[in-house]
Amino acid sequence: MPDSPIFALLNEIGIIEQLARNRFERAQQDGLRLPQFTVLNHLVRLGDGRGPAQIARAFEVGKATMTNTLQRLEERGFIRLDPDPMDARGKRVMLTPAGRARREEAVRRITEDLAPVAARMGLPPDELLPALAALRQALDRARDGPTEGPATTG
Amino acid sequence: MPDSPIFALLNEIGIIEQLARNRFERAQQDGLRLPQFTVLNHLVRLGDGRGPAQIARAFEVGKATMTNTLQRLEERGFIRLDPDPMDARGKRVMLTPAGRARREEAVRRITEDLAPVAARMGLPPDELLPALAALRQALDRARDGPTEGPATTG
DNA sequence: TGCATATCGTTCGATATTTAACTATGTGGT
DNA sequence: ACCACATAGTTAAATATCGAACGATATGCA
Repeated sequence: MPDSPIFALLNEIGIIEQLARNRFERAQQDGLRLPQFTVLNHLVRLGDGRGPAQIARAFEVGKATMTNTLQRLEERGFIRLDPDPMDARGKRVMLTPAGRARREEAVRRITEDLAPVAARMGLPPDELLPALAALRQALDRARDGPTEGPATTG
Repeated sequence: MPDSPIFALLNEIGIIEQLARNRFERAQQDGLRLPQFTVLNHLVRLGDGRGPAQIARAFEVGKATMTNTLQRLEERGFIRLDPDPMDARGKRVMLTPAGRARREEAVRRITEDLAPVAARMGLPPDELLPALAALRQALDRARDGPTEGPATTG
């Protein structure tokens, strides 16, 4: 296919990402999108109270992207955006009980949906994960730009 | 509670896809987007003359998405959309010399850009690729619902 | 021949993303 | 205190994606 192994690898990853994204969004019932879920997941796992900019950096997306996603989550009642008492230009992203519950529901649904996929796959993902983490870190370190607190989604 | 391995795996893949996409698009100079390139790459590797619907199926995207991408490529002069003489409702996607040249240029740029990444990565991608292909096929077969069925392929 | 159905490609509206420009506020150097 | 710069968040335009609906054409079946 492509002209180098790393190229082929990223090609495959791109296809898988697309299939997995479609699967996730079809497994939900109310139009909860993957970006919305990943933010919800982040808040549950690492705690709320952070600002949009900090969350944006954690996901390596722009502030504008996070503004958009947070607006969707707020419309759905899954988060609140409180003013930051320490910084008049900042906000604090607070998870609501509904948001926490929706995250649990989403995890339940996608895990159930992925069970047959995991069964069909010959290899245990445990062996793949470290290798992919190495690739991610290689991409991360080789990127030009501010190197501030890269984090996984959860 | 820890995430399921398949969940964690797809999580990692999502992050890598985003980093790789950003890298590709920053490595280009004229705003050539990843979807535009992948179609160009497809046409070079498998030949032109196919219809938009067939290409859309190959990439597992909707027809509307392909209409959009092909319009961008046509505006840039990288493809032509000829009427299909065999089917009055169809079109044939034809690669132009400029499109072929642009694909070669893109491959050159991204390969160059990825060289240090491949060097930083400890593992040879050759070992990862079959495992990822297996995952992709598992997702692919389970696409139309979690139907139980033996994977009769090799 | 005729009609139901399937496919082809397009348009439309919603969500997501990026870069750029903008406002408001905080920080630091002089 | 003041001013230059940095940071927080928003807005706007461009591209990508999806699902749904649409008109046009093909195909299957009676």
